[in-house]
Amino acid sequence: VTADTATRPLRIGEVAERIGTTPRTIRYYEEIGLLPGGGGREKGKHRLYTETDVERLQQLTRLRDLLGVSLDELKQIVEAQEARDALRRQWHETDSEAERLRIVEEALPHVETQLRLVRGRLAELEKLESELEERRRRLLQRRRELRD
Amino acid sequence: VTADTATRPLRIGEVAERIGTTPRTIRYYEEIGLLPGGGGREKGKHRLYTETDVERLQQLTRLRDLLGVSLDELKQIVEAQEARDALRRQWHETDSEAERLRIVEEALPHVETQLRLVRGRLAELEKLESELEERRRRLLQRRRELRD
DNA sequence: TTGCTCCTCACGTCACGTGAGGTGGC
DNA sequence: TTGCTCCTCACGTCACGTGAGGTGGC
Repeated sequence: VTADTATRPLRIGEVAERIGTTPRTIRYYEEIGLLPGGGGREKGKHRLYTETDVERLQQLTRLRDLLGVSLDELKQIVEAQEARDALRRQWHETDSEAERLRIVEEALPHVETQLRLVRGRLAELEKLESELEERRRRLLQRRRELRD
Repeated sequence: VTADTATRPLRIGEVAERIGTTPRTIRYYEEIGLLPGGGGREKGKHRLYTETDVERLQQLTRLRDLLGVSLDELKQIVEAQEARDALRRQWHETDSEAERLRIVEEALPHVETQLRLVRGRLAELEKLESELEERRRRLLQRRRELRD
């Protein structure tokens, strides 16, 4: 029982604007199979999206931008994510604690891989930022010296 | 009096490997005018690079990767950088304090623009990272609950 | 009914990758 | 002299951008 059934379906332009992309990009992702797309859509008719669709696409574009992965890699990440979701469902369906531990341990590597990617990027950024800070600090110092 | 005259000139493959790129990329940057390139090189002969060349190219590729700018924007950044270098030289050549203050104030906006770009990226990354941390925290929490 | 947004081709573009065929320097 | 790296075209590729010409729904 999500809010999707209650909210108005969105058109591709609205979706694109909300997540900061273009209709062409969304169509392209559908083209290469990154988005499910034309489930029960007649050819030539408008694509319609739910709030859940928007959130999922939002996640995709953020990963693409922040990690700089290719759409092929992104597809693999999506598949890993779906694998984790499947594990989560399994977790809820079992009562065995041994089984649950196995499931959690199977899910952890996926998360850790993502974390490793992000941390690498962050470290590079912090290095650059500190260098720029140093430059600014020196400039402000010079400015102060001029005032005296 | 840099170390360049003392060190052995590098070939394009060595340069590419050291900064983690490819010869093709370096040639392409020369092609579009991002790198000076064929100063006094005869057509068909090998390109040669100094340590200073390597450092400058390193800075370019880092900016490209970390800020995700286009090569056209990168060219503009390079030009801004060169403008700042010129201002620095002017700063050293004058004795007037008023003049020096003007020069410093002219240089600051360039630095601040670069900082703004970097900060934006950093904020996005931190948001993503905290979300991933939260996910990991929840998984570890679950694991602890299983142990009890 | 009028506009606006959507649709499907299909070619263009940016930043290189990838051979093809040939030459340079330790 | 033998290899390895380099050279210059020149076409290929990835992730879309950009019209062209036409249709859908408030």
